[in-house]
Amino acid sequence: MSEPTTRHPTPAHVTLAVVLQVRDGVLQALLWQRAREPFKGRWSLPGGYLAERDTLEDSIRRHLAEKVDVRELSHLEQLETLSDPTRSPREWQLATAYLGLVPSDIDPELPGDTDWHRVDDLPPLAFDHGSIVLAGRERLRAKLSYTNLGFALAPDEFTISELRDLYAAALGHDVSATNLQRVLLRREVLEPTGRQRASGPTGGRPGSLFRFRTSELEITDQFAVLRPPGPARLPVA
Amino acid sequence: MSEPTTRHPTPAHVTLAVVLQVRDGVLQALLWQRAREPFKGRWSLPGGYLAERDTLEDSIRRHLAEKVDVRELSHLEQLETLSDPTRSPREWQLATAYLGLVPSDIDPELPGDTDWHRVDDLPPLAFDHGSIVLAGRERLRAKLSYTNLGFALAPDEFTISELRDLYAAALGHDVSATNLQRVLLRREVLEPTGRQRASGPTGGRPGSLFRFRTSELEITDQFAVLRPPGPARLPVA
DNA sequence: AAGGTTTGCGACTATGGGGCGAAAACTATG
DNA sequence: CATAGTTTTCGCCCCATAGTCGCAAACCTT
Repeated sequence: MSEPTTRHPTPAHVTLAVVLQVRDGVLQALLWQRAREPFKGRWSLPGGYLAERDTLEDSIRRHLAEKVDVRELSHLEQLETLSDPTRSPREWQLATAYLGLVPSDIDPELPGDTDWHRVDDLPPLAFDHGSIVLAGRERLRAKLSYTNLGFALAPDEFTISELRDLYAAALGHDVSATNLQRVLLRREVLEPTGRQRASGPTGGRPGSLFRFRTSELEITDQFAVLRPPGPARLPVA
Repeated sequence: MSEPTTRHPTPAHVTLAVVLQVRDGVLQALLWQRAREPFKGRWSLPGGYLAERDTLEDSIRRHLAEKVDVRELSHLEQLETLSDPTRSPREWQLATAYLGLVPSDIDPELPGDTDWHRVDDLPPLAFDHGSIVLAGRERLRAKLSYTNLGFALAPDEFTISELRDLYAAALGHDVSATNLQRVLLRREVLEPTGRQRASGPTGGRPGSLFRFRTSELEITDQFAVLRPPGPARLPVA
């Protein structure tokens, strides 16, 4: 395992990102239209070749920077590494896929070959990118349930109704605002800001504003089902 | 993204596996003692370079076959790909780590340089292998809670007490046999075989034997916390 | 038959989540 | 200024899941 690289054939390595955002109340992915063969003209995930001295995360950040302002990414995590030898028709190429998230209040400037597409209604994608997008969506859905990952989809401040719409778009089904508030408050994921949103155009009671306590990913430990013996997590306080 | 490999420098790529088994009531990992520099003499994870036309999973299976009978692996899944440019002192090397599991009733033949080590009491490991082992253990612990992954730690048939000991060893804390049985039966993960184990050397009531319904990984959907509207999963029947 | 040991299981409790409807807080309109 | 319409908030009740406890059952040995 200590031999120099030259003794072993090495595959090309690219990084790809599934960048998701709730736009117009719908979960959308950032795609880019290929200018060259193979798959010329097809939509595909942003990314590119790994450069020397870059970690995979450096690499995907660098490539994404050509499409969007990377500082607007609220979350980035590795999804999986794909290695089917036939996944690229031209070369032996591995791909490490990342999941990136953008808060819903951001509208990044995009180059002409890049645009958002509804995840529920994707065009045919290049390579195996279609399945990668779905893997990213599944990861998002799962983590919304048992982590505080919602922070990565939401603006700094929001009402419960607004947050409900974000969750509903990402999860793909209706979400009860009552439940959402109770669950996230009990888990101490959300906290009230004390302020209120001015009421909307159709009137109605103005909603209180909340924020996520932290923008670091935290796992709700309640999900360790076969718990260690002892008292529960959050005493009645 | 369509250029031939030669236009881009490519890193060496190795696959590694954290192979875990409950042995002597304790979670242990399969390690191998390096014969050469770097890290000569240190314990490290089994694995090796990726060969052409191999997927990553092919690769790790092939390398593991040199250490154990791969047919005895009850589960194998990708963990993560490590890319710190300094993770290997000699070359630019990426590593894709896998988690492998072996049922507790198996005692594979091992080559002389290979042995089991308690995960709670590991020697210093080569490269970043120490953190990889811990990542593997964390993945196992999480999935034991919300999937049927226990099948990969257990023999074909077992009593609840035996299964409890396996869970306790993997989870690192006591587990209630009553709870374990109720939870896994309700989830329809376990089923009774109808048979019984002869009672042990110290006497006592003989335990009924159970088996896992399937050896395919299944996720308990109960863990989608913000559920879609509608009735619960398993009606009283 | 008696005592020791382990498993099986029912009863009770605690906790977290879902559903529903009434009350509250606003706007717009007359 | 009252009334109607809209949206948010919140309390209440129910249910599903799981953690705890203790006794009964089933087996052994002596």
